[in-house]
Amino acid sequence: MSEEAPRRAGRPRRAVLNRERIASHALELASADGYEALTMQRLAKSLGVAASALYNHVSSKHDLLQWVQELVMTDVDTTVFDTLEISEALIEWATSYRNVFAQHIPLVPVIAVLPVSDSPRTLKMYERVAEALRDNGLKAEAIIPTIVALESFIFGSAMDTAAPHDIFDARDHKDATPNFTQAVSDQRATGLNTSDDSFQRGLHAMVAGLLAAGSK
Amino acid sequence: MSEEAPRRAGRPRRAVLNRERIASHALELASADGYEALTMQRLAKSLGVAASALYNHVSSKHDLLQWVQELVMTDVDTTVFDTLEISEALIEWATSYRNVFAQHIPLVPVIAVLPVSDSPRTLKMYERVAEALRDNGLKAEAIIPTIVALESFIFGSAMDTAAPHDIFDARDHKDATPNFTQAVSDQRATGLNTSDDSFQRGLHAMVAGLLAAGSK
DNA sequence: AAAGATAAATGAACCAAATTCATTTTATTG
DNA sequence: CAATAAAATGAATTTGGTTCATTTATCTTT
Repeated sequence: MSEEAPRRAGRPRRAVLNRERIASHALELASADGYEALTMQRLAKSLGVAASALYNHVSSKHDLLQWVQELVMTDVDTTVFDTLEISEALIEWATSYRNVFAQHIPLVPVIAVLPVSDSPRTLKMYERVAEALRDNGLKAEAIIPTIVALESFIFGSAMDTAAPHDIFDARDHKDATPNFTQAVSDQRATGLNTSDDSFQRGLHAMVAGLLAAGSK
Repeated sequence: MSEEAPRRAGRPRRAVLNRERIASHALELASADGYEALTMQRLAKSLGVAASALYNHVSSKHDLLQWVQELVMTDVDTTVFDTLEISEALIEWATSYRNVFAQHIPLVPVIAVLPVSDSPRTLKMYERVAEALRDNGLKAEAIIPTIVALESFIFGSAMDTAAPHDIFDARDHKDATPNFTQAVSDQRATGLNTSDDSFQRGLHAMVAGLLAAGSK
């Protein structure tokens, strides 16, 4: 309804852009139309502004993606550490974390190398997990490696959800790969989604092992 | 030394390009100068050809990256399954796999969703791992999820090696994150590289747990 | 209260990189 | 031998991120 009175050049009376608005529009765009739709042009259009205006607020697209990841991170459930026993809590937290970023795969390479100081919410999450691990008797030096190992698995598993369902179809090569082919067929027979099945098996294994190995 | 007699337009007497040459030059370029240097232009130049000529052989850059990943995959050591006991073999294989792709991080998102039928060598590797797992009494339906879970961890861990060393420096936020800050300091004190430490802890935990859970 | 600095827009360019297209020459095939 | 396909060139296209000169408004300073 509201017509976009085509703004003329020059600073407007009231600022059109700010970090919150840019970040949330970016997230909305990516969520609705996918990350390939998240271009500076389209984002600018959705904000009713020229693309160059964005650069008064964000220094690069990579920076923008960091803002988006910060928003997305709020969807990860850390309340489980308040109520569940540690291994259950880790499993629920990790599952939530993986499912959230399975919807935001292009952010994974961004987060994976993002300094925590650039992402207060991520930092807060780490603090909660570290606290829970410490409270449950994990050796001090085991806490960070435990978190990093779980996160690596989470990120890898999030990416795995993007694989096509028939990723394991060996086609012509079936003769040369009997064991593999049989294994694929046997997993199929369970009716479980391969990514989900793999994630849950790996997660339970890792959580149990990490807690056992890291305990005082 | 050899001067590039500037080729004139038209099909040359002897073909200049083929898959092998393109792929190996691409790998060489990426290995020597990094993946940001692997552009179609630079690759073409290194092959003594115009960029457009590449498209007579490869349909897209993404396809090219698949060729490169196929080459890189040969560096992953699967001979360990011939000599080592299964859990040791898995650990050595996974470590080799992770270390190889830590040098080729931009390939990780490519492989993670690549159908195995497009990558014979990857398929062959899977066959070897599947065989070893089967021979060691893993339940049929557990074989693929075991491989996928390990691979997800491997890919995530490979990406993690790209993180800056000070990724966990909380800076201003130290007050708000006492447990985390302490944990970072305690891990530092071990003198171990965080990525390596995390990978090895996670790997041992996961291998032990997956083998135990999947055994008949 | 005017001047100068800073902030926040526009629109036109710039740049890099992938990709396509018309054209040329040579090889292969019926 | 003619027709078709293959393999090059070089110019052009496209897409996206980013920069720059300019304009207008606000904020700070004297």
